[in-house]
Amino acid sequence: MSDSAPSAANKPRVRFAPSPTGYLHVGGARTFIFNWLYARHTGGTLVLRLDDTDVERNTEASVQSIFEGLRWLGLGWDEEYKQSERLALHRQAAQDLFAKGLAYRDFTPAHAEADDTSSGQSSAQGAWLFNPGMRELSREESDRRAAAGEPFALRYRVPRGQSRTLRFTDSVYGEQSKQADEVEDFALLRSDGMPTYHLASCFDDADLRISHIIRGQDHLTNTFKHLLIFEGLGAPPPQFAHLPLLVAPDGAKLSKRKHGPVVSVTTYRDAGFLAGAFVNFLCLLGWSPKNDREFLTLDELTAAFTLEAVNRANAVINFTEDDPFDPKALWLNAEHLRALPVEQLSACIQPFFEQAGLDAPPEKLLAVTPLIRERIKLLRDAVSAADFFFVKELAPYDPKELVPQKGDAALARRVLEHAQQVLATIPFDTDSLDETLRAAAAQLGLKAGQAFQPIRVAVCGRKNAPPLFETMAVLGRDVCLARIRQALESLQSLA
RNA sequence: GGCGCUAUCGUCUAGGGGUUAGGACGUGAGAUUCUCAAUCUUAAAACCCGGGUUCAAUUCCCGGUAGCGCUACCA
Repeated sequence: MSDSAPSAANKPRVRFAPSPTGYLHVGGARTFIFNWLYARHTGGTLVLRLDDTDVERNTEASVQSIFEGLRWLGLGWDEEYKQSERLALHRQAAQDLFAKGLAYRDFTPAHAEADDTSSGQSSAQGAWLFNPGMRELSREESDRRAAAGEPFALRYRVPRGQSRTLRFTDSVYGEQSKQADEVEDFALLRSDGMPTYHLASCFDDADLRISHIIRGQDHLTNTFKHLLIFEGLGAPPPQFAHLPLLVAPDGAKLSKRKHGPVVSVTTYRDAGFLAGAFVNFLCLLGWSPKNDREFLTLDELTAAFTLEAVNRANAVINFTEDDPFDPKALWLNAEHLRALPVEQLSACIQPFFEQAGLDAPPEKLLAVTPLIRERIKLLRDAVSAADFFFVKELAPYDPKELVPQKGDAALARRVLEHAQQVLATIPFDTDSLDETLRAAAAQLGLKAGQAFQPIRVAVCGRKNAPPLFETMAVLGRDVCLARIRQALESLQSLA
């Protein structure tokens, strides 16, 4: 077997392992995307694993929300697992560690002395390392107390007093090391017998033959504990790659509680982000193709992505109370919107009209789409940009809008009356409208801009709208004339 | 407190011992235009501080500071 032959055995296996304690947020989404990109770039496998060992905080709603967010991204994954279904495996692993003497029972009651620094062994005067007496408990006494039904947590017996240094090379952060003496005796099993994240995660990573762990930098220092677990399990540790964190403008780590729905993936979806644009935006946070390109398709991202190009500093998502979306995300979305074929864009917009309660027939929406595609940043913007195409009655507007800057109501009236006349007979296509209305303006001795404003407002119900002739062509003669008639009526009130 | 990580325009970033420190978003100005957009041009805007190494440091090293993370029977 030559080593150039691609075999499944040496292809990377990566995993995304969210815990269902809340909705999928942007940080989690980026971790998922980077894992996906790495898997696709290398021809590897992406595992989705629900790390649901915290029974207290898990909710079914979170599970649904995570899948909802992931499905929207549209990237997919190759294998799927649930830690809660692997409980027996985790307990056995804990038992094995205990049997090997690598773990011990800690009978200290849970939450006993969280803030009492005088109890518990400390390094120098630093952090808590383990509860006194428990590490040294004899096997006999430990067994006796356990048999008597006394609750206990199972802790890893971190090697101490050996001046041992724990080391690993992170694909992003480089050489990492820490003294084993500084690592606390972390829990493997809770007193209710449930495995902790550390144990379940490491066991599953080993068992599922994960080759690369790509996750948030908040786990960087946990990795030393994980190294110990892999060692105890007799499994070679995978390659680690930690990602810089996504933070709020105030520098704080994004939190569902503090920042609310602005960090939820579904918020982006509901506002009308294209999944591809969202992915593109997230990739640019903490990673760069290093060639000044920012607009990238999924294929381009896949081709360009490497862990070496991930940077180390946290990235701020620039949202505010007024605007939940980073301006760059908005810009990128607008770019992706414009890159879409009209048919596709039109189809993407459709649901937003339905949601707004507007009847937008697909053929008509298809005709409208090119008129608004350069005027919207979010899909939902299409509704406010184009609603007047689909309403029967224009929303009431201030008749003063009909009057151009350098003009009066009389001028507006003249323009509209003249338009009414000429529009009655000409063919209603863009070119004819263009020709006719420009001629009309000239005839009235007006500049185009001056002459078109009353018509635009009459027809669209607002000053800012898509190009006039195209708009009128889509609306059709009857609607245009009816709206001009109404405008003339409302002009009365100004006299 | 202890341990760890990080530090380039407002934000995302490129770069790297000698550069006019580059790009993008956003912001200002102008052009174009039937309005608004889009587009084009253009302007303002950054190497955290202090030491060291060096002919030369924003870049390398050390220290400081700041921010973040971990320090749970959360993940």
